[in-house]
Amino acid sequence: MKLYNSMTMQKEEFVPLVEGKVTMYACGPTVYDYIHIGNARPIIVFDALRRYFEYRGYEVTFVQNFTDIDDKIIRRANELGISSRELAEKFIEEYFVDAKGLGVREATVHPRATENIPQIIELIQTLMDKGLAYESGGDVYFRTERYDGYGKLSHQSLDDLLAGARVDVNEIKENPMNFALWKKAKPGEPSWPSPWGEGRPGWHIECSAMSSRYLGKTIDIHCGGQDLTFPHHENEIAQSEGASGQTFVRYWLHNGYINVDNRKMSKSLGNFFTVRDAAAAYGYENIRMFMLMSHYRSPLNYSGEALTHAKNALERLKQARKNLLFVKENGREGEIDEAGLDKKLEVYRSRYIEAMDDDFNTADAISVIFELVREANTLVSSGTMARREAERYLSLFDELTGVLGLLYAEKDADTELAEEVEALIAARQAARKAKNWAEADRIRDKLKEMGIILEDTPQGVRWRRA
RNA sequence: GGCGACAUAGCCAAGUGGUAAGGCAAGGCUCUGCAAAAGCCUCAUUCCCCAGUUCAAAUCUGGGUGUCGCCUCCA
Repeated sequence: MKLYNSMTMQKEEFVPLVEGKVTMYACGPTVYDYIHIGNARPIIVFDALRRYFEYRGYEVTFVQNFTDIDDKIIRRANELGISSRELAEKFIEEYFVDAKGLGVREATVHPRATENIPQIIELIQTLMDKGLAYESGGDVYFRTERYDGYGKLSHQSLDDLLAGARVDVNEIKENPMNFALWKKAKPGEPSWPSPWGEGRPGWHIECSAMSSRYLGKTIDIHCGGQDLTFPHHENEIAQSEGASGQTFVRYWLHNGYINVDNRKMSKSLGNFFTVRDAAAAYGYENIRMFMLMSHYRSPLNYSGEALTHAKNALERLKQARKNLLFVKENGREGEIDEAGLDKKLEVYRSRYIEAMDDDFNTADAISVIFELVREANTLVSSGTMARREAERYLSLFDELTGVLGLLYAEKDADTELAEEVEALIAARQAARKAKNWAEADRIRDKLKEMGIILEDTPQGVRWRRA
């Protein structure tokens, strides 16, 4: 399995630190608002990557944090007249609503910055002891010029970074590129006691502290959006490696942006759409399909049209699954050539794995699923497919779509309507038998108004939601 | 100024040396009481442009053009 490592800027064979196990850390959201579509990309993509590792037999420990204390949270909480903690709690809950909707499994651990203050303070102290950090007026800063690997992830020298720096000149900092590890509390702000006085952690230090606490000093994979490469991930490396003297992360994975009209979707540009709103308009599972239909490192343009395409594509998969399910239950009895079918299905499986092994190419993998679907549909429509055959195709279909977490919203409460629908279908069948086409069509239209579409097949009448 | 990414059909999107996957949309046909679903057929002699390497290039090299991103909080 090959993965593109942002550190080396090339695809590398993935070899975990401990055989059979994978440790992954993903930078999670700052919980001051609903997540937007741009935030959803890494959440979906790396959830799918985690599932794929498990599919390939790895035991995965996946950590995703919540940044539950920072400037934006404090400001927002003040605007709303509630505490930072209340605000964070609310949006952590809302995060899980969206994540669940998107078919994203909970991480092994979801640590929060505010629950790791002792670990953060200890790490800062270690950096101070090593001369890599200094206290100044109640703040603590990291000395970037004392860590000679600074810039290795973003492939920039400290001088180059300085030359382009747009950071405000800060009297307190020894060097403009230095960044805060600990921020002195202003009046009324939430704070924690520390050797440097009351304050709160800077943003970058929490990930270093939590990654180390839950996954160890060296982890296999650290992932996140491309915009975190600098400064966030660069700073994490400086903190973690500066403190431990060991490699922090073995594979850095960064997903591409979601664009709107070819511009990066971001809060500052104001061109963002929340997952909540997009889901209301297009459905959660179609958002997931949309994300996985392209390669995770490519930029991806968000539009209603694109979401509709994804919805239609997913609809084809859903329909194919129903077709197979129907044949599995209603098809002809009889023996099939199991060995021959094994061989045929194995070709699809191996092509799928080959695509996924090549830097997690979900777009290519999905195209393999569509080819499987075409073959299955052809057999279904020929009317010769045996129950056992349908069962085998269905099993592989579920296996391959399951790895990507597609089609998860399928089994909803169709049963509520079922009785009423079945009764109307029976009435329509009677009308059809009597060749009372007007009445038959009237019932069909009535069902259509209820959002039910009928399909007359040689094996009987089937219905589905529109 | 430094660093980086991308450019493939009407749209989306794979493909990194061997003669253009897949999806959406569109048109035709088959099946059907009518539909729906499904299948079949059609839909890029060509991959931003120019030059080069090669038996062979969308893929490699050089040079252009265009778009975007990071260097400030951002997934």
